[in-house]
Amino acid sequence: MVGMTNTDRPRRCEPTRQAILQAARERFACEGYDRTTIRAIAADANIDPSMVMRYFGNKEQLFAAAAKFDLHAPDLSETPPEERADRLVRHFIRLWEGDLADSSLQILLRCALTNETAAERMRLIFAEQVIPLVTTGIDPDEAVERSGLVASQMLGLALCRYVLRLPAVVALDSERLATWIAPTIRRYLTEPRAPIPSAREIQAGNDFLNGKPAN
Amino acid sequence: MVGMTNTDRPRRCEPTRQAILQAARERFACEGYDRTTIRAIAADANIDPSMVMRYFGNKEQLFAAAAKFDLHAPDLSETPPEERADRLVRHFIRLWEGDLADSSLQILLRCALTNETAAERMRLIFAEQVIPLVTTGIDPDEAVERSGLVASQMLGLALCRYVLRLPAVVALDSERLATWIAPTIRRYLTEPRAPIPSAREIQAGNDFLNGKPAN
DNA sequence: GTCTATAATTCGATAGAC
DNA sequence: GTCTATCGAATTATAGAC
Repeated sequence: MVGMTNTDRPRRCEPTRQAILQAARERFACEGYDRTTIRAIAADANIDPSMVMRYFGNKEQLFAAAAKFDLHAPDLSETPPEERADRLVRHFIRLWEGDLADSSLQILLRCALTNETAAERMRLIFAEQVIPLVTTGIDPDEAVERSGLVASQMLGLALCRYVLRLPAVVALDSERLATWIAPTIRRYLTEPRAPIPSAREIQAGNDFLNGKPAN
Repeated sequence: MVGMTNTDRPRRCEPTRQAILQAARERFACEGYDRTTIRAIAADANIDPSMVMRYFGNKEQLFAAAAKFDLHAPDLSETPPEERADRLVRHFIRLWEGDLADSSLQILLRCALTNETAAERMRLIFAEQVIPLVTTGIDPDEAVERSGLVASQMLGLALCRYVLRLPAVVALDSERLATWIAPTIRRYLTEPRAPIPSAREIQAGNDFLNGKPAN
């Protein structure tokens, strides 16, 4: 065809590429990085293992491609402050088990503990997506501290419910879960910060940590 | 010697055994199960890899021996109810970074995501040590639900601070951390449970999860 | 583009000398 | 009790035929 060159086509091999990616995501999500083999991915995608190498170079690059993640952070600037925590919690649950759910978060969380690429990406997501999201309407100087607290509760929930699958945490229905968690997040977002502890209080805390009885 | 038989001695090989165990603990704690090799453990312990096999049979049994864990759960029955959450949080922080700290918790948390033995042990610890601990002074019917919530915050904190090492969570000193987290735990322990959601509320929750706008 | 064959490592586990 | 030597299996990655 006139004007139809090879460089025009939008990658005819795209379906194969997507099949590999989807198989890789499922494997990485439920088996972690190390136990996932290129052979198994290829078998799932019904292709030859060498094709995976051809498309993605090596296992690490395949993982990097499979672990893309978007929080789909909602814009909270129009949300009344007293509702922000609730929206945040429900948005997060929706990311895991609602219509926005895919295996991306599962991949990151399960692999971040044994793969440095995943851990680094987790920190990047925290810095680029979580902190800006939480910052809406609060003092930027406090945003990092508050974001960290929010992350500790949110990721802990994800860990217990979706990865470790602790029966006690799995048993709660999502509505009840949101009702429990939202006030925690609200406090982390809005509660005035405690004053910087005095030297004496810090000492008392260290003493406790080291098993010394209080006076 | 008279009366001195072979069966009397308390295992002369105990030092070697302990050296292997300590090396294994460090490796499992910071590299996870799969990436830890028996060869590396043996090198750390300055012995031959085959000795590891001789002492512990195989890698899985070595892991089981290295992942023993005791929460050292305090007795809260004498503690006034309003102080229990605070004691719980401080005890937990002490387990990670105080005088009670060792690598046991780090091993469990890092390996539980990719090794079924570790995951199962985590659930066992939750059932045998966390739930009884939290049950002190609260309705046993509610203990499981409340324990799950407590675990979600405690393990989330551990995940972000000690394993993922999110800078925002690492930056907080332990006293300040306890001040932030304790009220959350107190609420999970004592706040009256929400009523069972009505069918309409559950429907509204599901709609939200699936992206339908509220009316 | 796809597949076969295989190189190059690495690891868990075993056998046996000392 | 300790070490040498090695097996057998699995893995990533590459080279090259079709």
